[in-house]
Amino acid sequence: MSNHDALKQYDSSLFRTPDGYTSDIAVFTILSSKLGDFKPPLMTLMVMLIKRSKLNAEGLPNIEAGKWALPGGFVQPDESAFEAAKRELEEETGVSSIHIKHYNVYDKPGRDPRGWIISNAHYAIVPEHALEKRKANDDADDVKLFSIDDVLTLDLAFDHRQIIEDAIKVIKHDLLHTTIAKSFLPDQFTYSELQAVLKTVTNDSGITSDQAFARKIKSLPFIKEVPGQKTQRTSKTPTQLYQFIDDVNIVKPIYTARY
Amino acid sequence: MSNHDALKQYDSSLFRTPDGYTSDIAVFTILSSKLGDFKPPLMTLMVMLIKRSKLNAEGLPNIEAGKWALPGGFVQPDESAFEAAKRELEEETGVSSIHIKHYNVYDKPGRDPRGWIISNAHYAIVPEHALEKRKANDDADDVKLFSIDDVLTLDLAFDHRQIIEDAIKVIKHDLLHTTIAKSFLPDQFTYSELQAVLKTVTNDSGITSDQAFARKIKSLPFIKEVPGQKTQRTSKTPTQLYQFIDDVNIVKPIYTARY
DNA sequence: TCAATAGTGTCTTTAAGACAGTATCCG
DNA sequence: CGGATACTGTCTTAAAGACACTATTGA
Repeated sequence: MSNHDALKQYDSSLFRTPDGYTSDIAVFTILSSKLGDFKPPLMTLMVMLIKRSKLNAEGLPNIEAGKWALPGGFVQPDESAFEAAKRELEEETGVSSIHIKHYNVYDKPGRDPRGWIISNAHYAIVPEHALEKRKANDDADDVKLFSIDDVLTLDLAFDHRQIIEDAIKVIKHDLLHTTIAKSFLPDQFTYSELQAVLKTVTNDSGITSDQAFARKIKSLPFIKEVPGQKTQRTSKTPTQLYQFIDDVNIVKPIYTARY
Repeated sequence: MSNHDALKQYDSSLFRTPDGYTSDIAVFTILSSKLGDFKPPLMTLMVMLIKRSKLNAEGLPNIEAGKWALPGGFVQPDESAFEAAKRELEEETGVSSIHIKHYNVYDKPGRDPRGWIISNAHYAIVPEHALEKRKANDDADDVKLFSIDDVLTLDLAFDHRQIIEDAIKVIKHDLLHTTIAKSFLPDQFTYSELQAVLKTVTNDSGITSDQAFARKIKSLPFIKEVPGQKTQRTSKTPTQLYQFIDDVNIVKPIYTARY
């Protein structure tokens, strides 16, 4: 019997099927408080949430109205959750080609009072300026940035507290163990700008010590000096600019690392 | 308007919903070819696949019949995909309390000819002896172990080639960057046994060199010597046994590691 | 000249890497 | 006592960590 015949026999009504498949996105940005001319920035890692509106797009009462939640929405049958995340983020911020990554799935029975709804969770990194145009839409009364400390004190919709906690854990890890820090920085950056990004998630003395980090950055295999390029945006002293090298991402096995 | 009223208004038929939600599991084990008494083992990393049967449990023609596929099945509405993976693995192998981890979701439109079916993929590690009792069931004609090299030469069902490739990439990474190697080993093990596990996925000289690795294991913060415990199962010389220390899992940031 | 940022000089300590050598035991 | 596995001794080299010091510039 052919595959085609088998297909004709298949009847999905034999199974109970999910009531929905959503793509949620934890959108991270770093707010860079300019402390003045010739100063390195003070950086704070922020996550963007929406406030769910009283009525939905159809004018019907909305579920979990008034609570803060991750942006996201139902995945369409002709797209993947990743594509849905990309689409929604572009609608929201106007930015495409940014870092988006799946990090977990949330499917615990009862997690959504509307039924059996599976959430595919992503995190995204967008530059600060892209969020200036952020806007409330049909589903949201408000859109706001919260620091990763403040966000967990809010009244959050569904199981979004768990989803956000996990996102924060993942981005903290990825910032220190991959080169995604580059998504928060201009193409060319000073050692103190990279350091400011990393200091949003770590107190490691090898990173927080200026001398140590200024030395270390020269020997990192995935970062190179841009010869002759200097800037004065962080200090009066003209300062060397660096760049991430693409496709170099060495992580030492824990069995050969130094401790 | 209350949350309860909002819920009454909600009608999931407004959306097209998925036709199914499955949990698939890449089951890994290490075949340990005993080369003889007083020898360290030769280890090979294997993945378990099933051969899809001609007819399904209801006696109807099965989809993708005759092809090799990952074990798995439809998630029930009262369980999470992780629980489904656990349940199916216990049905199949009789083993509970083993390492299972979600690593990706597969939801590309058209990936399953039966409709819009979302696969939540996990990998699992089971000890070799647990797979002795492996058996074909209603859905499977055969169950077999393949080396991670051989497996990609097979005719695989659905998009399982991609899912298996990803699983192999993830387990290779996790073996070197987390302490999951412990799932392949007895509680107490010699340096050469741990080395044999790691050699299934790396050629790093710090791991393949006997002297280097025998020295290094003493200074790893997540492994401790078991004082006075020796074995002769790998050599005539009584050999020191080691243990993983729980809850120690240091990974150095790439910005402070040595290169 | 001061204050602030960006470095460099240099010493100590630690560990990686290479290579040779020793230890233990069974058959 | 031969062969195989499990180590240890020792030298060289590289880099981390700490601390003091210099360099550059605008106000």
